[in-house]
Amino acid sequence: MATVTPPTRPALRERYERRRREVIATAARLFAQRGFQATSMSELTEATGLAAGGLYHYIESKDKLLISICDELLDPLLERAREIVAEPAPPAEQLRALLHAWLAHIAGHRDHMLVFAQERHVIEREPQWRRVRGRRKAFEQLLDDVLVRGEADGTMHFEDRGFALLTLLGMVNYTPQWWNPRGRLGPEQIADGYCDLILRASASA
Amino acid sequence: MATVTPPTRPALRERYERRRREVIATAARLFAQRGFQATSMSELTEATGLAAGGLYHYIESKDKLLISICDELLDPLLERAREIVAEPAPPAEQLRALLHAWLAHIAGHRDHMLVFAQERHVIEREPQWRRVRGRRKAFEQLLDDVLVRGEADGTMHFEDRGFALLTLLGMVNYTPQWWNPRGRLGPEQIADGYCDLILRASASA
Amino acid sequence: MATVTPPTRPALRERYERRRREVIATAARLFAQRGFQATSMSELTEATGLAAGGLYHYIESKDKLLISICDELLDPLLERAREIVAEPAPPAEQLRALLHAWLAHIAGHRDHMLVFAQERHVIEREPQWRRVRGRRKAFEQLLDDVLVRGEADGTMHFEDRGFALLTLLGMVNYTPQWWNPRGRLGPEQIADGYCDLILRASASA
Amino acid sequence: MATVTPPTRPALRERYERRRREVIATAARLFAQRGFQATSMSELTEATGLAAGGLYHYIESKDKLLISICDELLDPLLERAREIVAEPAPPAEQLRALLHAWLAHIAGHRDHMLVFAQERHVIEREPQWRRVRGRRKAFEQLLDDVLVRGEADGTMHFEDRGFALLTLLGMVNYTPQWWNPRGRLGPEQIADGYCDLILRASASA
DNA sequence: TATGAATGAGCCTTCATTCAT
DNA sequence: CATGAATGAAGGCTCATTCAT
Repeated sequence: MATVTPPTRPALRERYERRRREVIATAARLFAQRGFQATSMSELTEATGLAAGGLYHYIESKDKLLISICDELLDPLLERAREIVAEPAPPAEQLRALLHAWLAHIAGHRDHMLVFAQERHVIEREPQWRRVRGRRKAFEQLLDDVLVRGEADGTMHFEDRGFALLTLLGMVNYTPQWWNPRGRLGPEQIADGYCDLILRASASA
Repeated sequence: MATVTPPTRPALRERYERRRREVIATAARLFAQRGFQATSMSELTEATGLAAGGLYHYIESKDKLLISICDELLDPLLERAREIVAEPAPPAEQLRALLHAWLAHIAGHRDHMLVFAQERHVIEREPQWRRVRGRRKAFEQLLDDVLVRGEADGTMHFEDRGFALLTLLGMVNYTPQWWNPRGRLGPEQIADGYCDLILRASASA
Repeated sequence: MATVTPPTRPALRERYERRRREVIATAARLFAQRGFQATSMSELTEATGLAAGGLYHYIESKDKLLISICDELLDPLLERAREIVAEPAPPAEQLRALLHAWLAHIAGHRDHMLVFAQERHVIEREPQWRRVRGRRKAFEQLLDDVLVRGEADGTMHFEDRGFALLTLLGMVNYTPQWWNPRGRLGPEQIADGYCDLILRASASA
Repeated sequence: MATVTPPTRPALRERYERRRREVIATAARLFAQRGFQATSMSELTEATGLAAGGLYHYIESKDKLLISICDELLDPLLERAREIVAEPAPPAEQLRALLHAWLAHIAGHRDHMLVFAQERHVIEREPQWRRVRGRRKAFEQLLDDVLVRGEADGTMHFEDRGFALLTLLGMVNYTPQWWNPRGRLGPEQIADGYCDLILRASASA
C-alpha cells in the first residue's frame, strides 16, 4: 500500500522523477516491440536493472504504467497544440504548425505512439482511461477547429471535412509504423507532405 | 496432438468447415474488442458455446487461430487484387478498382483488420508469421506496381511515390477504427475519397 | 472467469460436490493448524493432491474458501437449532437439546470452529461476510430466546441474562481449543456440564 | 543486524523505551483489528508515523514484535498472580482476587488479548514461543492450584475440577470479544460474575 | 464430436527486511 | 535516530492445453 510515494525532499525527488521517466521510457520500448500483455514484468525488471519489487517504487501497477506512457505522449502534445492555435495565424499556417509539432513529437515518442495504437481496445473500453480518451479527443477537436476556421475564412473548401480529418489522422497515426530516424525523410518533410495533401484536397472543391 | 483432423466425408466436412469459420469469426470479434492476449480461451469457449476441449477440434492453438484470422483477411484480398491487376485497364482505373475491393473487404472484415493491426508486433517478429508477412508485402507491392505503371505511362507524377503509398496505407488501415456499417459513408465512397486524394496528389507535380 | 461451474449432469455433479467437500475439509484442517493466512495455496494443493489450478475448479478463491468453511459450520447447526426450538418442549429442555446439538456439531467440526474463531477479525470487518455474521447472530438469538422463555415461564431467573449468555458462549466457543476426540469427556457430557452450570446460575437469584 | 540496541544513557533510554511501548501498543491494535499476518509492516509504519527503516530501531522483526505483545500481556499478569497466591488468604478469596486482577488486566490489554487468542496456532507450534507457552501454562497452573487448595480445605467440591477450570478459562478468554470500556459492565463486576458462577458450581456437589 | 477435470508454468504483485545516506 | 530505495522470495491466481470419458 502506498508504495508509490515520491519523496518530498527536493534532491531525492528529482532523482526519483528522473528514474521514473527512465522506467516509463524503457517500458514503452518493450511494449512497442513485444506488445503490452506479452511483455512480462520480469522482462521489464531485467531491462530496467531493477529487481522485481524495486520497480514498484516507481509505478503503481502494470496498467497504470500503460496509462503513464500515454500521458507522456498526449499531455505535452496537447499543451503545445493549444499554444499553436492560441496564436493569431491564418488557419493553413496553424495546420502546418500543428503537423510540424505533431510529427516532431511522434519522432521523439515512436514507442509511445505504437503502444498507444496497439492498446486501442483497452483505452476505448476501460473507465480508468477516460482522461486519456479525453486528451486524444481534445487534440482531434483542435485539428477540426482549424479546418472549420479555414472553411469560415474561405481559404479551405472540403467536400467532407470530417472525412478529410479522418484521412489525416490515418496518415499521421500510421507514420510510426514505417518511419525510422535514420531514414530518408525527417519529421518536417513528412509533416509538409501530409499538409500539402490535405490543403490540395481543400483547394479543389 | 493432431486434434484438428477435418472429417473426410463431404457432408460432415462441410459442417465442420462452417463451424470452423464461425469460431474464427467469433474469435476475431473478441480479439478486436479485448485484444488477443487479453482474451482468454475460456471467454472464447463461452462465446462459441463450446466447452474447453471442443474448441480444439476446430483450431490447433490460440496462436494458429490468430494466423487463421489473418489468412481469412489477406488471402481472398490478395487473390482479388491479382485478378484486378491482371486485367488490361489503365493504372488509375486499376488503382480505383483495387481500392474498391480493398475497402469492401475491410467493411466485411473489420474485426479481422483491427486484430491484424494491433498484433503487428507479433506478426513482425515471429518466424511462423512469414507467410502472413509475405502476403501483406505482396499486396502492397501490387499497389506500388500500379503507381509505377502510372508513372511509366505518364498519367501519374509523384514527388515521392513511396511516401504516397505510405500515405495511402495509413488512411486505409486506419479506416476500421472509425468506420461503422450504419454510418454515413459506404465503402465505395470511402474508396473513391482515398483514390481522389492520391490521384490529385499525383496530378500536381 | 467462471472457473467454478459445477457440472449439470447428476453423476458428475455428485462427484464434484463430494470432492468439493473434501477440499473444504482439508482446508479447514490446515487453516486450523497453521492459520488461514499462514497457509499457502501450495500447501493446500499438496494436501489435497490436486495441482495448483485444479483446486480452482472447486473454489473461487482462498477467501471464498474461508467463507465456505464457515458456511459448512453454521448452516447445518442453525438448521438443527431451529428444529429444536420449533418443538413444544420446556425451555430448560430445549436449552439442553441445543447444547447437545451444538457440542456434537463442534465435535464433528473442530477445525471449522478453530478457523471460525481465529479469523474473527476478517468476519467482523468485511462486507462479504455479512451472511456468516447473520447466521451466527441468528444462532445466538435462538439461545437468548430460550432463556427469555425460561424467564417468562418462571423456570429461570437470571441476574443478568445477557451476561449469562456471554458466559455460555465463552465456554462453548473455547471448547475446540482443548477438547479432543480421544479425551475423557464426550460432547454429551460437556454439553450437560455447561447446561448444569447455567441452569444452576439461573436457579439462584 | 543487531539493529535493536537500546541506548545506554538514561535520558535517551527512557525515551527509547517509551516509544518502543508505543510501537507495541499500536501494533497490538492493528493486529487485533486486522490479524497479525494480514497487517503489513507498511501499515504499521504508517500508523506509527515512522518510516520503514525507523521501525526496526524498536523491534527486531515482525515475529519478535508479536512475542513482545504477548510478553506485555502475560508477564505483569503472571507477576501479579504470584503475589496474590503468595498471600495467606483462603482459596475462594484468592480466586476472586485472581479474577479481579485478571479481568482488570484484560480491560487494559484488550488488543493484546485478541492477538494472543487469534495467533494461538503460532504460539502452539513454534519453538521460539516456548517461553510464552510456559507463562500461560504457569498462570493456568496457579488457578488450578487455588482450586486444589479449595478442595483440600473442604471449601470447594468439584465434580470435575479440570473441566471447571476449562469452563472458567473459556469465559474469561472470550471476554475481550464482547467487552468494551463504555459498556454496562466493568471488569470487577465481570470478575465477580465469573467467580460466583464457579463457586456456585463448586458448592453443589 | 464433445465434455470438463486437471495440469503446471508463469503471471503480477506484496512484503519483511536491509543498508547507504 | 531516521530515511527510503532496493531486494527477492513467495504469494494467490490464471490460462492454454490435454485427455479420459
